[in-house]
Amino acid sequence: MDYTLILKNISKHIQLTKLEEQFFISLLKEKKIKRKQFLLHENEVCTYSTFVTKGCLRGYNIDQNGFEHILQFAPPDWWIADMYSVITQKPGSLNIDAIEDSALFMLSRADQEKLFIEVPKFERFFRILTENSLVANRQRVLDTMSLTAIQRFEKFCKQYPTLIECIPQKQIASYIGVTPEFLSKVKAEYFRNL
Amino acid sequence: MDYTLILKNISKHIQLTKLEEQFFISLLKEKKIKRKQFLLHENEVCTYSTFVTKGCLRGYNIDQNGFEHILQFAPPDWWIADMYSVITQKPGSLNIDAIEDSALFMLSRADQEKLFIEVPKFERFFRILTENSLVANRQRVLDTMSLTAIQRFEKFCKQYPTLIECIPQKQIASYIGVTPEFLSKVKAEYFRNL
DNA sequence: GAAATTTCTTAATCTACCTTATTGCTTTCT
DNA sequence: AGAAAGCAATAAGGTAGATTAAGAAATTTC
Repeated sequence: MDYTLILKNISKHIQLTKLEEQFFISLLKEKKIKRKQFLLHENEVCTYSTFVTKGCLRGYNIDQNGFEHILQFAPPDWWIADMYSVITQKPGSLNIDAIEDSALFMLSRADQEKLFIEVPKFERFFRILTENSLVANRQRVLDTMSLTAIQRFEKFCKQYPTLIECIPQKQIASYIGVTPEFLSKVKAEYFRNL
Repeated sequence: MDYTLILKNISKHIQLTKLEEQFFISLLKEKKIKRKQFLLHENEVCTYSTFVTKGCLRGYNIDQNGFEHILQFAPPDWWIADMYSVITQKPGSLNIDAIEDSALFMLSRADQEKLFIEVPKFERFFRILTENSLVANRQRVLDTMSLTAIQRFEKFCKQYPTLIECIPQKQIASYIGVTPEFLSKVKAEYFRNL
């Protein structure tokens, strides 16, 4: 098992002793899932925080008209969970599935609480992770209010250059909040005017 | 000075000893500001987290066309800050001003770090605060993607019944992401069809 | 308490984006 | 390899919401 990526991810914000590393690793469950397989269905309670080491996941909601809205992509080195459900331990509305065959580490809520008690530094780690996530989400709220579809598309391409190569364009459309038809149209206009 | 509200706010998530309470209180700076006064201008570094005890603040961005987009209202019992700027200690783009004459407690980033070291429980407190804020923000992203203007308006009224009485309708429009003219129109249609 | 400013409403015109449908292309399944 | 499914592009017609403008109501200011 290769723990280098996840340990590097953690060392971005806190420094662990060898012993603490060992303890942390002992709490992780490894999992591999195939493309299109689900990690979490809506109406389930989300009991795990998941770290991606290979492949790519997506988290999305389905609205009352049956349309998907992607809230998050999780390529390698990213964490994903239904935060609402994790916090409240109530059934959530997020679906998480795999865009590609993926390799994951999973940390249960119970083990995470254990971790907070044994190694309080992790309290800090997840606080910082959540803060960064909040900042990104606020910016996304702002972008949907102040940018046009094509501007959001450009921004997405700059922000996630590795993603545009592995995910279908209709899912980018779903993330930036437009129909695939419209994205295709404005993209064509955009490149015509270059 | 009345610390009951802020102490009650904190006791929602962590339990403090009398001594810890005293230490926390010693770090707070009290501030009163008048309606329309600014607490933070864009391009400034935000060095304080602010807790509102009276009145109401608002946090908003101004886009390239000069339009305001309100990201957050902060009535009594709420915290507000430019999280991006606080984390990075770089100039942010958020403006914070007072909708009404307001009373505040301010906690500097430096004192907050001190607090984390002296009373690690606060690490947990602010993690939980940030988690809740993240959940709310994700829901907002989803709402702007899947609900119509009138549905977002209805939801806002249900969610913040105390706010609708003290803030002008055009600011609600700015928060839910439509022009005041359009909100006025759909509201009229809505009540006509009841 | 009158003047000035801000806010709300209504209405006409305009546009960004949606819906539905068709076609060709690529990927996946058996 | 062939069938089936998924994906991208294009186009015509439709709708939610923006823009502009102007008058009425409410609030603030002096």
